[in-house]
Amino acid sequence: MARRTKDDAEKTRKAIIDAAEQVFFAQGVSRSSLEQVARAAKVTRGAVYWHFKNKAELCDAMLKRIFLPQEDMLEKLAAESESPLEDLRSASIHALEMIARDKRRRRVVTILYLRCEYMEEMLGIIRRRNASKARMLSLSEKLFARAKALGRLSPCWDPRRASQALQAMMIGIVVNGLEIGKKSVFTNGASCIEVFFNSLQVRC
Amino acid sequence: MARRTKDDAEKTRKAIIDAAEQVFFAQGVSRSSLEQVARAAKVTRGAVYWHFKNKAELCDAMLKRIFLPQEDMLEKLAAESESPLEDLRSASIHALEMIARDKRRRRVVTILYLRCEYMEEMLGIIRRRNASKARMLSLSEKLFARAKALGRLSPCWDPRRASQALQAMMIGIVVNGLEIGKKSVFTNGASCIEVFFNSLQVRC
DNA sequence: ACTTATACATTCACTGCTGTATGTATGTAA
DNA sequence: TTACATACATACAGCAGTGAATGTATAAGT
Repeated sequence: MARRTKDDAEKTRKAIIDAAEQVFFAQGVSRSSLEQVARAAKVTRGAVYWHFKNKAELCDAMLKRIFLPQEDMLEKLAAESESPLEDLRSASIHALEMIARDKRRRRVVTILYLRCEYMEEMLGIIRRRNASKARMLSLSEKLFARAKALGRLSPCWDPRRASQALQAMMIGIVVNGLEIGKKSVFTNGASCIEVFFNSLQVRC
Repeated sequence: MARRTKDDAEKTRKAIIDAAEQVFFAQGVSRSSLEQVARAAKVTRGAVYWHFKNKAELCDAMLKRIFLPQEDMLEKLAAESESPLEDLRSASIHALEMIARDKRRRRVVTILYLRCEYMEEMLGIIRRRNASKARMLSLSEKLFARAKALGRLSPCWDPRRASQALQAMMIGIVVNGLEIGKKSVFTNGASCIEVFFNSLQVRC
């Protein structure tokens, strides 16, 4: 075959990334060769190297297609909410539902967490993750502080601890869900988050 | 050099595993060659292949030397406790302290979580992790049920949700701490666990 | 209609790593 | 003291994977 239209090229690019998702998920990133990815995408390594400089760049492209859980939450949240706890709760639940529902997202985040080794090549992704984690942490702290000001937060919890606890629970639910590999873990996790937020609202 | 005494051989073996920890941590497992490990241990690949069949077996040996966080907790817990919440709390805190304190454990668990790709070769380790996670989950559920029976558990929480929430928080704290790479995250996490257990004790 | 850039496929040279085979000096048991 | 096993070091073969170079057919621009 030879040159295709721009649309075709874009389809090829997509096919390569799709194939990379499958192969990386099945075998791990470093154990997968670009030859395997190419075969899965029904092209040759030539096409892969045309679209991507190397495996790291392909990885990058794959990760850029999805939202990380924290980014999901940030999308849904505004700092000046009038119902901060409710907003945080629904954003958390929503983020879990997103992963539970979207197979691609689950695959890619699984690759990110369990099927690749974070090294310098992955620096961009690490930064992105850390940045969204940090932003989410400070935003949720603000929202918990607002809840406290509104008298809605149990005196047990100060905003900082609450935001850290929420982040830990979310990360734990996601990682655990990916390790177990069953959607039910996310559902259970969502219930935990519900109860957690209930317990945040009452005095102790 | 030539043959050493058994003690010397054991020291060599230790040195190789120590070196593997350093190299794997610094570069990731699959990017590290056994040549690099050997150099770091000041031996040749010959020695490495004498003591270990291949990289996977070396990895296995490295992981067998440490306790996983869940195993730490299981060590400290008995199902027939008279103060189940207090026991769970202190076991959780203890597990976090163990990782915060022990550099080796932190390194190895970091390798396990962030510097290696779980594939078939790692099946033994995966099984071990899943087993201890499952045992820990069911044990903590029993303990929460006991707390409930003793009237110590807030009506917000049922034993199952509480045990899932605790497990999620613990995993999240550990993973987050390893990702951030600062001991303070574990300390903060311990505070979160404290507050979490406080909030478990009161009615809502 | 002609040219040029594009979107690949094919080929090749090079490298790094693995696993194994072989060498060797020493501990140890008889 | 011999004889063998042990604990390595050294040497070698082979492959798998990368990246670049080259080939090529077609789309797009003029």
